[in-house]
Amino acid sequence: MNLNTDFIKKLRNSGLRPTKQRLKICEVLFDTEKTFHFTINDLVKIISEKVSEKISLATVYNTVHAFKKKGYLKEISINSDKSYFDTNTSVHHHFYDEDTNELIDCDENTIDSVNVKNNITGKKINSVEVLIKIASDTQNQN
Amino acid sequence: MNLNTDFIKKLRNSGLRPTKQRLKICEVLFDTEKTFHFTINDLVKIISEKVSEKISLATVYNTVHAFKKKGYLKEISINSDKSYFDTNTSVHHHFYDEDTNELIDCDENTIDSVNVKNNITGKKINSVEVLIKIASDTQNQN
DNA sequence: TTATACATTATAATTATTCTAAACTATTGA
DNA sequence: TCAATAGTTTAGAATAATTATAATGTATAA
Repeated sequence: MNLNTDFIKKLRNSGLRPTKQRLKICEVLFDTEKTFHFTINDLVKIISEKVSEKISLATVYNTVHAFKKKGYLKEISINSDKSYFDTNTSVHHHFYDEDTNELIDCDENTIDSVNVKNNITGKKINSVEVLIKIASDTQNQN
Repeated sequence: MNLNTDFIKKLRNSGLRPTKQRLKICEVLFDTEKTFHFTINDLVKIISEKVSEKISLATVYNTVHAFKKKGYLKEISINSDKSYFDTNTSVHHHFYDEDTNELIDCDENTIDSVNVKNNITGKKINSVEVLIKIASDTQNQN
């Protein structure tokens, strides 16, 4: 099966036409064996390195947000000043390294499933995620 | 005991002189029986309502950040576009209502303590917090 | 293949936050 | 008590991230 076909399917599914620029964005986002975390700025930088072509910020924002809306990407907020996206869209937990501002996926056996014993009435639970803030052992935390 | 004395202590502790403006900010932040969540914008609005005096944004930002640094306030990031602060500085979990963008504290018996079974080597855990995203039961989630 | 609806892009607008520098005030110590 | 000083407040400028705009370009359906 062709990766390109998959990219086109993802785009169509997100209500987007498969254009040259969007396919390039897909290449970077989905043509990796590993999932990864990025900010829009990271992504623009990666694109301009991998692909010898400049894609405008607006296009990257639009495409990423369409994918997010459709569930092909996930947004993670940790820092007020940066917005991270995650190509791993499953419900999962994270380590956040306060020294390096790095976001790291927990593997499945880091945390047992979290049991929420009561909920706000009239509401349903969409997700339950844990954030573990870590820092270097030798230096003191802020 | 005088509340004002407590405010002055908090300010001094945070390396700030107790000025008129800062004491007003303290009144709003710490002179409530309940803890609460706010954005800087909320806070400025509350101040201008409660206190018949306008305090500049810069002062509010500076003071809030000094308190955060000292641990009298806690920052919580959920939305990339807003930065929430919490006057409840203990490690605790939250509901986040995706319909209303409201942040709600979990009470202690909502979630059993989360056991982190492995950690990144050379790092120590600073906090483990759970975020439960909820939405109206009748309508579909985005 | 052509009309049309959607895309891309550079740039402008917006928003949250931080910086700046001039006017002001709490504090210290004479 | 009262200046000198060190820290504060403030409006407005600067910055940074994101979103909107509008002119030009391109994929698609008939």
